[in-house]
Amino acid sequence: MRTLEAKRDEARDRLREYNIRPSQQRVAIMQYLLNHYTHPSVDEIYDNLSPLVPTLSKTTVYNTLRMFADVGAACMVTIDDHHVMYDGNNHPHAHFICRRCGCVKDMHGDELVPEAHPRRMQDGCLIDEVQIYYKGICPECLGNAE
Amino acid sequence: MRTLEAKRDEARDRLREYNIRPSQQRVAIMQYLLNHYTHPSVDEIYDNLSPLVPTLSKTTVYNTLRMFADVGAACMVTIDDHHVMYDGNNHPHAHFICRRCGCVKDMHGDELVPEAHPRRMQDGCLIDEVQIYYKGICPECLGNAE
DNA sequence: ATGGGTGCAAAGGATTTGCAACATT
DNA sequence: AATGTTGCAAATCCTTTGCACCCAT
Repeated sequence: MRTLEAKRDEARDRLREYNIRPSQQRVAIMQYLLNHYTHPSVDEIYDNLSPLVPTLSKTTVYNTLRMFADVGAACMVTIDDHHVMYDGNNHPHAHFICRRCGCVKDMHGDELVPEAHPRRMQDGCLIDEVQIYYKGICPECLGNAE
Repeated sequence: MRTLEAKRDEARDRLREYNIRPSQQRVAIMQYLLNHYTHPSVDEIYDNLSPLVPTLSKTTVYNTLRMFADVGAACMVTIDDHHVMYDGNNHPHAHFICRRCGCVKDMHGDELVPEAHPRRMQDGCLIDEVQIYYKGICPECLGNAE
């Protein structure tokens, strides 16, 4: 997508909000996350950004995304055990993965998210992030059923 | 733990329930899961079972656990992006991981589990498994806070 | 004998680390 | 200069695969 610029200010704001210095690479990566709420993997981000940020290395993408997730600027999604994905959508929401085709989708419907307000105590734990994963068969694969 | 025998019948029953042939290795692995609701990793299971089932290979542990998860006889837990864990507890419940020490705990409280009854439709998807992950700081690490 | 199950070794991938070069203040 | 960032290459580590052997039916 060429509309990388669309969210530049938003990306800078997000970084600022989490006290992350807005280097060229970090802004580009955050922009990508904000432009693509599609749970991209490191490879996908690297492949798409590499032409636009020629010096970008995959190491930086790895390290930057991990750092984003550590500080809460993005979410690490581990619903697919084969590769980690990242989500720039900070608001609690559920993810679905299809056992057949492996696609990952956002799920809607408020009852999906308990009272999923991060930042609360539960069983003595201080919770700051909630992830809800559903597994099953997606509509497309259901259609192609035997 | 030497009480591996404790759950042998339960393990056999669980395998039978999912139409899995009860080979020696499979029963041992399922027994381990039922005796240890501690989200063990492949390594942990292999290390503990290896002395008791001398011929056991790590490959078999990997393949068997994946198969268990595929058919629903056990749950694959991917809350820790570094290694997959398995849970013999089939009932929907939430997991918590501490960002500081990495420990993983079960969370209790029914409001945590939405109406987490697998086997239902949602957004056109057929859902057969629910995983809820919380991230934050565990009580122990809160105690040792700076 | 036949089909499934196992285990070894090798392959494959994903992610992290060490370290020197670079940028920014 | 000093500090924080980046990128390359190498190292790790986890997991899967290929294939021959074994077991039970």
